[in-house]
Amino acid sequence: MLQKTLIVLLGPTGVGKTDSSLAIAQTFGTSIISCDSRQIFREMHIGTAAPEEDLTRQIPHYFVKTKSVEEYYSAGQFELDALRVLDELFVQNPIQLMVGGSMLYIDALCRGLDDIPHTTDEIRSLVKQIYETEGIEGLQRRLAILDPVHYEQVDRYNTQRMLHAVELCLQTGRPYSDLLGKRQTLRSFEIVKIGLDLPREELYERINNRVDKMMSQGLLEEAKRLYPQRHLNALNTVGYKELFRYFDGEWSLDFAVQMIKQNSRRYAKRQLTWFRRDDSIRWFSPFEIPEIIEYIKQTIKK
RNA sequence: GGGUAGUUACCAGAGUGGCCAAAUGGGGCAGACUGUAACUCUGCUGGCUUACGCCUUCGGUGGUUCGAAUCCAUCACUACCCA
Repeated sequence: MLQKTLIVLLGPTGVGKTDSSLAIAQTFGTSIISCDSRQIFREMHIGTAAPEEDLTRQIPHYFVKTKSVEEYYSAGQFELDALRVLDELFVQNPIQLMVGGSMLYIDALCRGLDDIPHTTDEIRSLVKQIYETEGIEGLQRRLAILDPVHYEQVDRYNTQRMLHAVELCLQTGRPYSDLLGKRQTLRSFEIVKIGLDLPREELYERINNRVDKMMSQGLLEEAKRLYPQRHLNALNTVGYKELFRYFDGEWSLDFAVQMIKQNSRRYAKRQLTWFRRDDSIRWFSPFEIPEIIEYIKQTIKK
């Protein structure tokens, strides 16, 4: 009997994860658990390079286009949802496959996140108001009192992290840092991480080309449809936010497309930085599918 | 053929005798990141060095000067204008 094992296929955007996933899924007879914070939204197909229907018909995909951009979703939610799905899937097949590049989502599933409560809209808008009236200093002052421990560690000029920390202190009435570091990392399955990467230049070229392809597939129209919802977090996404500025008349279309390419490249870089510190990842070129499959076979524990 | 403006680091572009390895922006590189993370933030970016520091740069060459990216001469190239 094989040990339950989750294969995690990860890598920067545009490296070819989706293309590679088919062969691996077929070899091991698995479905695909997508680990992509944006492909999960059904209104965003072209811009997120979501798997095409001919692929999803062949292989069942989870967490692809299951939510609306209007819905709230998060890494924490993904951890719970994906663990539940995995539990079911492992009954049929001890080998399962997760594919995606959302770093925090991958870590959420593989390592677990601490149990942190939801912040209410009231708290959120309250803290936001502090920020708007008092600036980042206002948040810094609050956090220094509410959670001196966290205050020492956070990047105090990172607005998002400061907002979140203050929100949680107010929400729970406890220091945010009290909630952290409690995660239990035990998983009932083994994890085999496969990283796909290419020489930087090649990767960037693929990203550039893919953006052109998206445009020819109708990204502009897709973005136009979503323009009224631009304020939603789901739409704070490369490929859309740049086109919104074109619609606003701030940028030319050409420039917006250039910026999509650039921001995609930067995103890829950030992904690689994140992945690089994970020693458990075994790296391959996307052209080494047979080698990857061989490696997985050897690594899976009997 | 004549005139004018220009040639600065990967790119754009400031600097017009010492405080200049050279502002600023872009690009790039590196890093951080426990929940709206395709987000958000930070550092570096001539070479060598952990650092002090040392070395080589501002179109080429030759000068002036204690000292030049900055002044002079000359050559080359670029742009525009006149012929």
